[in-house]
Amino acid sequence: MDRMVHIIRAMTIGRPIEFDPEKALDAAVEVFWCKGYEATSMSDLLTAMKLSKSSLYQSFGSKHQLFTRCLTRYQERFTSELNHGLKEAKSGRRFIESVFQAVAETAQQPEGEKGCLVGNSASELGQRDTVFAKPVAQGLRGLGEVFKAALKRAQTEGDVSPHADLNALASYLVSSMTGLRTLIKAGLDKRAARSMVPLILKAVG
Amino acid sequence: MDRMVHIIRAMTIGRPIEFDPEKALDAAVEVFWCKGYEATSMSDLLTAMKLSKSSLYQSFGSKHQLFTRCLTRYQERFTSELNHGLKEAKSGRRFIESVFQAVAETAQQPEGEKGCLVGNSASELGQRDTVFAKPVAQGLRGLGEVFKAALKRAQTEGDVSPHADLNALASYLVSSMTGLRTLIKAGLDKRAARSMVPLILKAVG
DNA sequence: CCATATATGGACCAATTGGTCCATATAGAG
DNA sequence: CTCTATATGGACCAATTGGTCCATATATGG
Repeated sequence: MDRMVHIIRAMTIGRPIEFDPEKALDAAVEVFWCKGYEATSMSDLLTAMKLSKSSLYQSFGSKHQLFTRCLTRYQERFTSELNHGLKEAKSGRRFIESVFQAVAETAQQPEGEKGCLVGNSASELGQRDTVFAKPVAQGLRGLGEVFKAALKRAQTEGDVSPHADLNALASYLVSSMTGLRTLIKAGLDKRAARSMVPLILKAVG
Repeated sequence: MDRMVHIIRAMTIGRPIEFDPEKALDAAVEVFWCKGYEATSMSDLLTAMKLSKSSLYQSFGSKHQLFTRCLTRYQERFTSELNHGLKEAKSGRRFIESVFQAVAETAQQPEGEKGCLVGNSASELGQRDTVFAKPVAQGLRGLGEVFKAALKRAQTEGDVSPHADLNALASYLVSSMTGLRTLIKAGLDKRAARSMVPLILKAVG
């Protein structure tokens, strides 16, 4: 039998998968998001993803690989949602404001306790492991790009100076977002969180 | 023998300690700072602190307790250093600026990779464990108080509006610090880090 | 119905985890 | 020198870690 045919057949025949890989991945995202990389055990993942060890290792390779897939999945979801929000927004500036306001509202709520998976991972893993560093950096860059797009739009709408350094501003917003979500994760109260939003926005113009 | 006398004697006689507890604690701080709580094993600590398991458990109780002591020690060092810097500074505003500038300079340097132990812990442990939440919150509060003092001084010096909400501003600066250090930990380049400082300062006035 | 090829459950693994315990070392007080 | 009280080294521990492997289940193509 021809090798190519063999490979194609190999993907179609055999016992079919019994779980939804996307759902399973989402469950894994949730666990890593809540507990962080190190504190999450394979046993935690097995329970949350509701599949057997064999299936997990067969489908996702290792904890390491699963985590990086979770990171990119989280980031894709996150940024696509933001991009959608930007399209719908009345103005670039208003979009940025609303994003931070929405985050501030998560203070003292279950959702707020989780922080941001990308930010959490940046903090936990830093650049210690190059394999992790790449998707983390990519996640931060992705968020920065959304902000940059919003800033560009705000620039055309006259809310941001045409001389502003958009890259610096975008990084600043990513940093502000990371900081705010970290403080909220640590228990910052809602009043304080809300009061920070206008201060953060000052730099935008 | 009287119980009180017994207790007092118990502190003075017996085989004397062979290591410097402060040095050992500093070594532990360093490890937790670099690796985070979960990723640090007792074995890592034993090596870094250069003492036997018995001595470690005898003197510090458990990983848990050791960590909280490290957190408070780190925070005390950190804030006392900052307070000293504030005293020496030409102005409150200049002090704040210099703190952020100094942090920006750690970008792409070994020191920058570590981030901030308090911020790292806030991100890693959140409020999951109440025992950890307290010292973490205390660490963040301590940093906020330093900033608040600087802002108060800046207010008397005319650099900050007398109507400004100093608590909100202080929280904002803590958040900005946390965010900046996290991005630096994730590998932000020095140029970008530097360019963020004036943006952060805009909110101060 | 049989062959093929994958999915799954669960036994199994060495290594490591945080932590305990005991025998021994070693100082000061009397 | 002896007694007391602490320090230390290291054996030991159960539990958990991430990961492998194999026997079995189950679908499709022929």
